[in-house]
Order: sequence, then structure tokens, then C-alpha cells
Amino acid sequence: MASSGGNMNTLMNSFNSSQFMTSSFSDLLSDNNDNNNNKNWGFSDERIKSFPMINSSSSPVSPSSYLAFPHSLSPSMLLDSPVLFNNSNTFPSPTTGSFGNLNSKEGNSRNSEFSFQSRPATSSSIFQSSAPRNSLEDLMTRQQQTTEFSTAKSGVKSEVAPIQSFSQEKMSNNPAPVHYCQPSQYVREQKAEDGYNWRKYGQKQVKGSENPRSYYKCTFPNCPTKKKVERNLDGHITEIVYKGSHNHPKPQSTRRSSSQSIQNLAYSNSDVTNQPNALLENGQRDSFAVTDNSSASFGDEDVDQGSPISKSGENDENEPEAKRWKGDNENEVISSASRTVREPRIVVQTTSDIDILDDGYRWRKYGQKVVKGNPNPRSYYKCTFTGCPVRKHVERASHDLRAVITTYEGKHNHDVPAARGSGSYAMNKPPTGSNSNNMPVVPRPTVLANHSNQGMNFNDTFFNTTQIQPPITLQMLQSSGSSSYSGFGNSSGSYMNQMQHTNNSKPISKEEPKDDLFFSSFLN
DNA sequence: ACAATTTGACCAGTC
DNA sequence: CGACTGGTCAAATTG
Repeated sequence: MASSGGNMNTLMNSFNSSQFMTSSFSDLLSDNNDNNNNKNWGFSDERIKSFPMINSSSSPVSPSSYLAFPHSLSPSMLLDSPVLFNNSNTFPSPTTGSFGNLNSKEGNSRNSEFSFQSRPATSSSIFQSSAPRNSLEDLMTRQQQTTEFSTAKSGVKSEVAPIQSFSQEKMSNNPAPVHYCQPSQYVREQKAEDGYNWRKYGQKQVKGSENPRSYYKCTFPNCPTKKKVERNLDGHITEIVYKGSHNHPKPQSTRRSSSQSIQNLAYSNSDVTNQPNALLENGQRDSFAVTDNSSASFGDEDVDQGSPISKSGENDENEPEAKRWKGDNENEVISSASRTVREPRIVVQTTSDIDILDDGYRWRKYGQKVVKGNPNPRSYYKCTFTGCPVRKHVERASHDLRAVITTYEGKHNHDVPAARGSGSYAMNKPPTGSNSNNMPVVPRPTVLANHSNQGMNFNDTFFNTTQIQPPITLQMLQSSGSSSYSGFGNSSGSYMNQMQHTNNSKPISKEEPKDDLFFSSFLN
């Protein structure tokens, strides 16, 4: 995966292809084997692939690898497809956060992996289907049931729904309780693994919950994947949130069955979009987002850890902030009250060699702090548009005072404010000289030129999904060329996510007094 | 002796 | 600017 430019464009082309837009889910599935490069996001008949953002490089995610289902593709279509939540009596290991399938051994691990299989119902399983085909209602019912049961059982409110919901209304209609898990089963499940090796690096008691939260990192060298596991007082996992994508195949030696039945599985970062049933944290739960694993050859791999169910079906209004993992921040798009999810962060350096433009939005400064490693203060800004979750912080690089590092978090849910002067951004403008007002600008990949910040289109579905990726570093920018940003395509999906707010042609800002002053102070 | 886990301290971000 | 919180580090502890 040498470079992202071509790859990115290629994928984007497929991304926007009419075929995809008009294909049924089944069609999409059928394409999976035919064109892995661009459609590896499909599901097999028996299981859902996890679509980990695997690249030959360590790049966690390719922005172009994300695919979202258009609205024309309804959730029910997906649910009617031969994929369902796997029947599972398992429970994730409280120790590893992984999942085991009590009913399966190595031999059938493929099926025991968390999947959307259509299987006969059993009274004890959570995600099992009670009908040959799952309907949206069925799914929602089970989700509701699961949530309620877990709450009743542990006494600890599960603040994120176990499975993504496709419609908020559905969440409140199914009070029927369901047995969650047999104690004996749970013991066994604790032995289960999800196929990856994890190292616990921290544990903490978070505010607002009695449940201790454990932090795990994937032990694979350079793998950025992390997960946090929250357990109730009984030791049962109440929530797992994955962050990042594995950049390696599942270790063979530890490969285990890992049917996943859990109260909550939340994916932050790109993993949210890895899951066909991922709940978009921004509330766009009626949209599916799956990821194209263009470079990975995971054909033999079972569901990646990143494939579990969704994220919290929580409602922004209902979920205590304390339960959210920082980095899930896309929720803020919907609920300005939420605090967290700040992850997709893009670090964009603007130096004397890079054009510095206004990003077109209005910002309110809400904080400033000197962070370790850089004597220069870092300013914190929020987009002033009501309800817009986007934030950014800006700091002057410690190694080069001419360099300004801007980190964007979140996605604008609105257009660029009007009356921003004239002119529009020049994409990939050569790094010559500065613009008229010396305002920082977020460079925009050309491939996103069609992306609208407003509509719930393909890209928006994805972009509103939580995506957590390492920031674009100064080195990345420099090595890839400041004008082309070719490195973004390969290195960070979040880049696109974050850059989306610059996709609209925006006039150069002339009216951001605060920013003007702020940035000018850096640039003068 | 080694690896894994625990846990208090530190840090970044937010209010 | 200080308090608060979640996430991470890393020394200490445990197996």
C-alpha cells in the first residue's frame, strides 16, 4: 500500500459507483468475493467480516475504505439478508474482554465468531433470532430485552444499548425481559478469547458507574487497537468499546471461537464503520456503514474483534456522559451535551511552506493550556454553530515557530457560515506563499470534493460515525507532500472525516476576529 | 526470572 | 486559572 493517492481515488470511485448505490445488500454481499479490493466490506453468508482496516503498512485505516449504505438500502434489507446475530450463549471474558462461544470449539469457530447468522432461537441467547429471518423489529426487541435484563441483573444501568438501533422509536417498545446468561456459562466464557492478544494497561473507576473500567491494548507490535472493558459488580462485562483497527491478521495461535454476546459493544473510531450493524453514534442509526478492507486479506479470518455489535444504542439524551469513551465524539453532532468522542483528530500542520487559509467556520475559544512537550500554548476552540460538535485546537509547533498545528475533532453538521467573504478554497494548492489572510486551513483531499456536509449521503453516514485514528503527524504531512496530502488516504480515515468540513467550497474567512488574532499572532 | 496484572501518579482535555 | 475527569504510564506486585 504504497501510496494512498491512487488507492484513495480508486476506492472513492467505487465508493460512488452507481452500482453500489443501487445494489441491494445481497448484491453487495455477492460482490464480496469478486472484488475484494473495493468491496471487501461485504458479508459472507455465514458471517460478517470485520473489515479491519488492514494495510500492509501500519496505517490503521484508509479513509477511502469506508463505505456506507445509502438510504435506499434499508436496515431491514440487511436484516433480511442471510446474516443475523449469531446465536450465542457466550459472554465476553471479563478478563480479556473477548468472547467465547460455549457451544463451539475450534472446529466451528468460524460460525462461532460473532456473526449475523440466521440460526434457530434458543431462549437463553441474546442475539439469537427467534425467527428464520430477523426483522428490524426483532432485532430491536432483542436489543431492548438485553439492555433491560442486564440492567436488572446487575443493578447497573447499561448506558449504551447492546446493539445498534435502527430507529430510536424501536428502543422503547419492547419491555420483555430475557435471560441473559447462565452463571456457569459465564465462568466458561471468561476463558474465551476473541482471537487477539491483549495487554491490560490500566484500570480505573469511572465516575457515575460502579463498574471498573479496564484498558487493554493489542499486543501485536505496532497495532493501535485498544479496547476498554467495563464490568459490573458481578464481573460481567457490561460494555466493551474498541478503539482502532487491527493492522494484522488474527493471531493463529490464539485463534478461538468468539461468538459474541454482550450487553454492549461499542466501537469507537473506524471500527464503528467496520460493522454493518454498527450504530452510528451521531444518532444516525438507520444507516449502515461498513468498511472496505481494500488491502487486507482477511478472507480466512473470522470476525475481527472489531466486528462486534455496535455501539451503544444510547441516546444522547439518556446516556450519562461518564459512560462514553472519549473518542466517540461524533455523538456531539447530535447532542451538544455530550462530552467525549473527540477522537478523530487530524493534525494539520501549516507552515511557511503551506498555505494558511481560514477554514470558514466560526470558533469560540473555550480553553487554553500548555501541554507537555510544547512550551507553546494550545488554544481550544469550539465551532460556534449551535449543536455543532466540532472542536479544534491550535498550537504553534515547538520545533518551528512558523509552524502551526491545528487539530480538528468532529464533524460540522452545518454549512459554512455565510458571508465569509469571497472566493473558495483551492484544493491542493501548491505550497507557494500565503493567502490573503494567513488563516489556517484544513487541506481537503480532492476525492472528497463531492462530499456534502449537510446531507445524509453516503459519506455523511460514514463521516458521522465515530472514527478514531491517530492524528496526522507533521512527518506524515511533510513526507507526503504538503500540497497533495497523499498520505492521508492511506494513513487515516479520520482525516477525511475531519476534513469533511472543508469539503464544501468555502469562502475564505474574513470575519473571525478571535481566530484572526490568534493565528495572526502565530504567523506574524 | 519472567510475564502479566495492579495501581497510584501523571497528563490532556474540558468546564 | 483551578478543579475535575478519563486515559495512559510505569513502578510495584503477583503468579
